[in-house]
Amino acid sequence: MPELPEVETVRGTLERLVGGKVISGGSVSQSELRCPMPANLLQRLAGQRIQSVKRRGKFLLVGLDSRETLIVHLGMTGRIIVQTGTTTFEPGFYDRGARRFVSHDHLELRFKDGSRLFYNDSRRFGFIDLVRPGRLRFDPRMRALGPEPLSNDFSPTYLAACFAGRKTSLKAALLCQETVAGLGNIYVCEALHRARLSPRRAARTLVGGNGAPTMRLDRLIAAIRSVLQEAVAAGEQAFLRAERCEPEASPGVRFRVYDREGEPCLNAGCKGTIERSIQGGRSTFFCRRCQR
DNA sequence: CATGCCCCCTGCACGC
DNA sequence: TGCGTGCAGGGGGCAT
Repeated sequence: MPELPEVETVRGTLERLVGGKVISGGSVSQSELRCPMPANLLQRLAGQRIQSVKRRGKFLLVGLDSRETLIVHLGMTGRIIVQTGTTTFEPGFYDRGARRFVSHDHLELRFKDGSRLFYNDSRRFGFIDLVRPGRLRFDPRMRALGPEPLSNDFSPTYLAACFAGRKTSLKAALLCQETVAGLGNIYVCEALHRARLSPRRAARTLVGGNGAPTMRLDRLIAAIRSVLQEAVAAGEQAFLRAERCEPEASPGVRFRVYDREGEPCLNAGCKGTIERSIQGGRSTFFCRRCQR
C-alpha cells in the first residue's frame, strides 16, 4: 500500500491521535512478520509515553520517553487503525475497497485514556522493531536511505551526481531507496509521467557532459515534489474529513497514469494512450507518445 | 558493481 | 457456484 504520502498521512494522524499518550498494555497475535517482532515488545512498551511520531522514507519512527524508537514499516498491505472514543480512524489506506480482516491485527496497543491502536497486515511484508536509545542513526535500514524528496538535500546537483554514468533506467533508479527515500511503484510512474520522461530512459542521460544537472533533471525533481505534495495534502484533507465524521468524498488522490492502461493520456495536449509494461518484475504505466 | 528473477504472504478480480 | 491463474503499493537475496 504505502508510499511516502500514505506513510506521511499515517504519521500525522498518529501524532495527533496518540501523541503524548501513555501505553498501558497490548497484545500480539502474530509476531511473525517479515522480521519477527522483538520477543519482549509489549513489556518494553508498557508504561511508555509517545513523545514523537516521525517518518523517514517509508518508515514510521515512533519516539518513546525511554528514548527508544519503535520502527514500523507497512510493507504492501500494512495498515494502522486507531480507535479513540467512538471514532475509528484508518489513515493513508487508499484501497478503500479492501476489507480489513481482524484476524490480521497482529499487534494491538492500548493507551491509558482507552484509545486503541491496531497494526494490521494481511501479507505480513511489513515489520515492527524497537531500537535502543541512540542506535537509530546507526541502524543499517536508516543509513541505506537517500535524501527525503521534499527536502533541500534532494537537489539537482545531488541527483546529477547520483545518475552520472548509470545505465539503469529512470524507473529502477527512482525506486531505489538509496537514490531517494519514499518513492514506490505508483509515485514513480506518476512523477515520470508528469515530467514527460520515459521510464526506460537511462538515468545517465539526464546528466550533462560536465556532470551538471539538465533541464530534464529539474523537471523530474519538480514532478516528484509536486505529485508527492499533492498526495500528502489529499491525505491531510481526508484526515480532517474523518475527524469531522464526514463521509469520504473521494477515495483519495486520482492517479493520472497508474492503473489506467488503455485510457487516454491526461497530459496537456497529448492524444496518446496509457500502456502497461513490466520493468524489474513490476508494472509500469506510461504514455509512449509524450514520455521520452 | 549492476540487473533480472524469485521469494516472502494473502486477497481479489477475472475467465472458464 | 467453484476453481485455477495472475496480479498487487515493498524489499531482500541470489545467480548471472
